[in-house]
Amino acid sequence: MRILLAEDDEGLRSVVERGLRESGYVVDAVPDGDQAAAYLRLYDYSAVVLDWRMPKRSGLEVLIELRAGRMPTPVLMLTARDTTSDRVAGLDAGADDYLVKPFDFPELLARIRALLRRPPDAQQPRLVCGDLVFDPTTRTVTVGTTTISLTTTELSILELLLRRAPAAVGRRSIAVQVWDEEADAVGSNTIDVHLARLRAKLAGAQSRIETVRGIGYRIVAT
Amino acid sequence: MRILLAEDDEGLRSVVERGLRESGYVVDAVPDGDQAAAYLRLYDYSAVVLDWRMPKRSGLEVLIELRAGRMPTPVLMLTARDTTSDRVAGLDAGADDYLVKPFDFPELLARIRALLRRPPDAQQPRLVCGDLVFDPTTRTVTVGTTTISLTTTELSILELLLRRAPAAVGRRSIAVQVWDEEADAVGSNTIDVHLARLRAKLAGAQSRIETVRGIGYRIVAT
DNA sequence: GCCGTCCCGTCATCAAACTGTCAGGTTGGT
DNA sequence: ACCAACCTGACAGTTTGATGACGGGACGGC
Repeated sequence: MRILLAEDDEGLRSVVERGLRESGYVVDAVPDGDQAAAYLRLYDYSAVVLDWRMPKRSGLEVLIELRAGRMPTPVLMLTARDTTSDRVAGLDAGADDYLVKPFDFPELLARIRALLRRPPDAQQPRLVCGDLVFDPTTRTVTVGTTTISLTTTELSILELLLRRAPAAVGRRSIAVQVWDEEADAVGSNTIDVHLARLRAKLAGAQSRIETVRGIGYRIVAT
Repeated sequence: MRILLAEDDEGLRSVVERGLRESGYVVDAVPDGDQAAAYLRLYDYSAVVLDWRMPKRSGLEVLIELRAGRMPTPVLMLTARDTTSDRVAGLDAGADDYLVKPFDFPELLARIRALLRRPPDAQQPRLVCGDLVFDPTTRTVTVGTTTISLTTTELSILELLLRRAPAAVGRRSIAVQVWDEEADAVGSNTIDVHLARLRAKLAGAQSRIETVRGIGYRIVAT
């Protein structure tokens, strides 16, 4: 169990570092964001504790870079102020938990244990199928490096397919999810048309929307 | 992405409902626990936001009932007071997250997005015979690594054979399973033909459909 | 307010898949 | 050898899905 601790306040850092060591973890402690990023590129950590405010690079920047590299490593953010906008930004960037200073060390320890307990795939925030990536936080779809622009309806259908994958999704389910109340009034082939448009836009991707005759659709990697 | 919102305070409910809608979710908003339970039985939600205190049935009761039905739908509880005994009860009952009132709407949004990021951990049993595997959730049949595409009728028959295996299944049973009401009107050799087609598609598998002369069919591993 | 653009739902048409029936061959029991 | 049960390839009707085109409505820029 190797843990990276990034915290600029030297006093706090040494206290936490010693505490974690005594709890049996291997700890790398760094004082700023640049070093944190450097260590993250170098080693594979079981968990990361990131201070929000740090010299050179903020914890948030480090976190975003980490997630951009598709690393699912659990991240615990430390924040000085407890404003909701901070929390939101942190959670959206892919933080798994946050702790407001000042905190009791036992609580930090408990939260780290909680993060390490979580199943590994519970931390993957993106929906992936082949080289097709859907990021729920930004609601964008990328194939490889290129971003694809989808309409609201298309996005809604694609998201449903991805969440249910690899199961087939019934036309009825699609209607209910996308058109809500008016699900019954959906024209006979409206869904077909949207699926055709989606397929056209996803033409270059290494994933395909299969038709399950009489049932609905399913998305699969190719 | 369809979300159920159960909250008795009308002001809060409408605010949250509108906010969620603007974020692109399809929202069903209900004012009490009974209606929440009713909607949960009716629709398949991506996430549920449950107020703790509600008329007729508390959020906790709704949650317990939901989990009793083995539904893995992520649940976010709203609680008025932040007492640890409340938290424990809620989390024990299977809530995935909780939020203490009063809260800022952006934070609620962020937490819902976090919940939706989690992969559903539902795991249904699969039917196996030899190297032939039928997965009911995806409606797919695989032999070894290759996937076989079956029509609805074929799948229906195969499923019946697998469920009854290693017993033989009468023609009458097959007729009832596949054609239900019109079971009597099934032509004399319609079933034969479908079995022939099934056998053809299952040719490479290490399982075989045997004929029990005068009775029906049985599937066995070879 | 006017215009262009984008998006959506419907229609008509086309293509493909699925199903039931039949005819003729095969098998197995007696 | 005979008969009933069963197998299988072919075929045509029907259902289901795919796709290009069209018109209306929403939205934003001017």
